[in-house]
Amino acid sequence: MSRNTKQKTIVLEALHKLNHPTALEVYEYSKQVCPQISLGTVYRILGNFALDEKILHIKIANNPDHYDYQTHGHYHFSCKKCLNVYDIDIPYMENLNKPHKECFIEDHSILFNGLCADCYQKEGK
Amino acid sequence: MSRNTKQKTIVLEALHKLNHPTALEVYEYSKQVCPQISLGTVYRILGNFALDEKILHIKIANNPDHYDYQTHGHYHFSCKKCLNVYDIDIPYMENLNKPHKECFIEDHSILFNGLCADCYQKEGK
DNA sequence: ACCTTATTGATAATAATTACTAATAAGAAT
DNA sequence: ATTCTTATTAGTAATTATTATCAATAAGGT
Repeated sequence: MSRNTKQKTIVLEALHKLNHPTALEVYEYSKQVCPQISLGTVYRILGNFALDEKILHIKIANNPDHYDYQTHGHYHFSCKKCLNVYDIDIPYMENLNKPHKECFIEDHSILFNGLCADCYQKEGK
Repeated sequence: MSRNTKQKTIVLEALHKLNHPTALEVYEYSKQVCPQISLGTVYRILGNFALDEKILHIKIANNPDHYDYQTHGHYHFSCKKCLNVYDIDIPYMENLNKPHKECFIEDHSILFNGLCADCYQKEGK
């Protein structure tokens, strides 16, 4: 059976404290509390949590993978400048998951692209 | 100015002949016509075409990047078993791109997940 | 045919992630 | 509490996907 370790606890804490962090960001955060933690451990824990659907694994073009402690249906926005990921509050469209032609749809994800407010401002324009 | 090469031609042909291929699939196809072509060349050509928005670069979780010669707004389905990518004919929702709170949305992509008909059948259930 | 330089092939380098393995430590059994 | 079993970890090596480097090649204008 699964065991509770301080590594798992701190990784979960990182996901709550940070905003859709990457594995590396989780690692940096975790090291502050648990200096001996290794990046491989972070990847393994994140991978297992995602398998168990305890967390969400977000994959984005030109951006390392991000993770989210929120697993319920919601969509994301990714800033093409700073590469941060944010929740976007557009209601989940359950109806999009209805069976479709040849495909047996189980789920869908929507990723919005553009500039976040900060980067838009810095961009000058 | 840009030059026409047989490598560019064959890569574009691969995109039309194959169904949302990966860079490696484009490479395998291209080698049959142009045996000396290198994988780096394929990546470079695909990358440049994508930059020029001549083709679409599709990134999917647990799946190498795929490419599409169709660039107009449409959505994709990815089979979690065979990892193939298909167009899905749900109309593009232009209205989702309207400005949203703090984010300056330029575009969005929807990726549907599930099993394709073939894999669903093989799965037995 | 010549010249300029965009493009290529080959290879090395990098980034992100996964696999391996001996050592460690949860937590159940004694 | 101590022992025992084995899930988990740290550290490292390996792998996968992709990008960068650079001398050699070849478009295509002159």
